[in-house]
Amino acid sequence: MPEGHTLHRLAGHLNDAFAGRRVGVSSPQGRFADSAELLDGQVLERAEAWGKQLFIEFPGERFVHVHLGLIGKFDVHTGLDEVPLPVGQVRLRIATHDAVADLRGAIACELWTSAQRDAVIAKAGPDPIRSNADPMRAWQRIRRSAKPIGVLLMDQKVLAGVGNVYRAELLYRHRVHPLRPGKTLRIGQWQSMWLDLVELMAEGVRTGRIDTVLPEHTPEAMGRPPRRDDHGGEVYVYRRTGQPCLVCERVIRTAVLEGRNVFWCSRCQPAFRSRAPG
DNA sequence: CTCACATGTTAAG
DNA sequence: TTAACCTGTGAGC
Repeated sequence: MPEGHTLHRLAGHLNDAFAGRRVGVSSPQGRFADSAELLDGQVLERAEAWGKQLFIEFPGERFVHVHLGLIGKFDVHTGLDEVPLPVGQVRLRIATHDAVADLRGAIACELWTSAQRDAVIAKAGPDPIRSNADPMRAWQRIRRSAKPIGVLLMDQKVLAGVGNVYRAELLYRHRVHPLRPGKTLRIGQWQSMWLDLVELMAEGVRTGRIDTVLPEHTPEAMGRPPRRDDHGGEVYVYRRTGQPCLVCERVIRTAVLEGRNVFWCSRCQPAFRSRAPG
């Protein structure tokens, strides 16, 4: 589930359910028990996402830092007649009389000070979902780097919140090969990629899915059966290895880049060349 | 049933 | 560069 849009959406759900309210905090599974005890019965001030990091603020500048990792889930339920008993390994539970949020499988769930939070935010790149984000901070790193743009886009110090799906889809939409060195990009190209990311990720927050396919390229428009990925959205290349490109019919390719699968169309994204985004 | 794999990150070798 | 971690799902036997 978790690229940046998921975390921002989650922060919104947590705020709707709990912001400004006194909450019960517990750790049925036990790994967060000591911290939960300190927070139990306090007012949850607000939740905020920064890239893939989630912070839940409590009085006294204390922050629950959550990172979902690859498989974490944070399920929020509101409008309940009764709060159900926890099911499975619930690391953190936040609850009122009519709402509950259960955290499972996260890679991180810790009680942090504001200094710890600030330090992580200071190290992070600009987050396309945050209104004051500065794309030139990312550009300063991209323009100097010999690393592939496909690696740079996933580096949270370059950009905060972009994951494997947005990476693959953004590169496709801008006809950029994932192995192309960052320093070979032009600034105008980066600016249009950033604007696109801002729109795509904002839509992801609204809908809870990653949709990147233009209306004229949907399988329906192309006379193919609709096909959705696991995340529930319509995509050009992510996890479409061996299937035809929605635009040019060439088979989608895949490779492992720094331990992560990357996907591209070798006709639409020719190696080390690029054209203006379509 | 077992196994591989996943929208991620960190630590060990 | 590889393994480990946390959990769920889907493919294959």
